[in-house]
Amino acid sequence: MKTITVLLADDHLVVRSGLKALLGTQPGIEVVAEAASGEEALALVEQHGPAVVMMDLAMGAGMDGIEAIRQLRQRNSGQAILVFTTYDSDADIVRAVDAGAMGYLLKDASPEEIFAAVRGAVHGKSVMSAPVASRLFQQLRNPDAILTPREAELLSLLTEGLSNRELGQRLFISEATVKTHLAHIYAKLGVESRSAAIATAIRREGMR
Amino acid sequence: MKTITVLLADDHLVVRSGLKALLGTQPGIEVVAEAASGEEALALVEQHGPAVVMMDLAMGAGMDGIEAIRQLRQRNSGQAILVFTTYDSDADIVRAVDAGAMGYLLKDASPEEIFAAVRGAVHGKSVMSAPVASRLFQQLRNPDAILTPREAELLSLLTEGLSNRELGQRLFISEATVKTHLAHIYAKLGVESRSAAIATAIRREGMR
DNA sequence: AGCAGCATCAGCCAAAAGGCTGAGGTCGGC
DNA sequence: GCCGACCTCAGCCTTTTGGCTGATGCTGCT
Repeated sequence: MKTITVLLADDHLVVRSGLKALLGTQPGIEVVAEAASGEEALALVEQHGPAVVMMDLAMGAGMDGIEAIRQLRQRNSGQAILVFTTYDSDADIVRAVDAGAMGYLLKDASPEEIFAAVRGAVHGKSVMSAPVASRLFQQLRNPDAILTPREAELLSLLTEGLSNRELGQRLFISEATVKTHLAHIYAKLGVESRSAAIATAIRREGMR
Repeated sequence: MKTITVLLADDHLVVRSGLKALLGTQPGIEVVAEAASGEEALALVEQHGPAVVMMDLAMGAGMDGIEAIRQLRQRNSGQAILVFTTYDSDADIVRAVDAGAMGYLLKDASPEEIFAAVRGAVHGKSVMSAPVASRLFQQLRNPDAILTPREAELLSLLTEGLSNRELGQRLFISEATVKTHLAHIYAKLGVESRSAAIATAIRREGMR
């Protein structure tokens, strides 16, 4: 069996260190590089061409994990990308899968889950933590409430306290379009105001 | 020099694993136990009597880190307690120090910071990450930014997504008064909109 | 008594947000 | 080729928020 090469991307040193220690106990899996930011991850993937990339979504300043995933996919160099993050936000899950993630693990996953995910990923199998899977399942049952990728992106920025104008500038769309998306988001979340949307997004979606 | 015994309390396996790997490289420091919850931490401290406890604040269900720190202090078995967490929430810092924490490290701290904190802790030195220290400093310099009880109450309700009218009804005051309080809150938080206030309240003050 | 901080309210105006209708463009599936 | 989902935008109107100024009453401290 060929050794599976892995690249870790996480801004927390302890997390990289822990993941490396865990994966190091497994024969057939080898961590070949570590990145502390999205930019670094892109560069190191280029350099090492790992089979699997484990990526955090929130990585301090600069490029976030979603964007890094998207860019990796565009270059199409064949890595399987696993999201490895703390929160199981609906919106993040949608966006990550949309961007091209193969799996979605939470940081409190057991070693077995992690190993299985890495091994599965190289064979094209997508693995996700139980809470993540149950969220997706929940969503499939009432499809009307599923946010589109764009809406999820907006909601995510919304929880940072941006105004419509700022949202538009950030996403390169007009304020009118922002308002349209917001109206859809409110309807799907079952709220009638921006504030309530932020509140439920954070509580129900685990965003922050 | 005596070996420093350390107990790790964090609900994320990768974090414990990473911390253990990092500390393991240091002569004179030994991780003697790991706990995944506050309750477990209390039991294991009893059993192992470590010199230093490194404690996460958010530990899933059950007892949180603050409460665990408080109980450890009450038993007064002489451990130095270091907080090791992801967020530098003002409220958390104050509460942790109040509960009896010796230091406050963020998870993106460098290995050197971590080692120094552990070594310093046993000698009664309190070490905190730079962002944490600067936050405390900020607060001390700027007492004007402390919310009054009424303002804090409003802010708390604000994070539930209520409108001005609803806030007024809930607190039995007029909408005009609500607006006055909000204006003061915005000024103190350094924001210009309700959304941004909610966002910073949740992120910075740890409300949810 | 006087003063400072807090909580309460009013009125006025400008800016932002929200509700509504309609509409053009792309893309993938049937 | 048609249809549906999605993303994009415009205009119009109402409601909500926010900025400002000023005012009253209470309380605790000096």
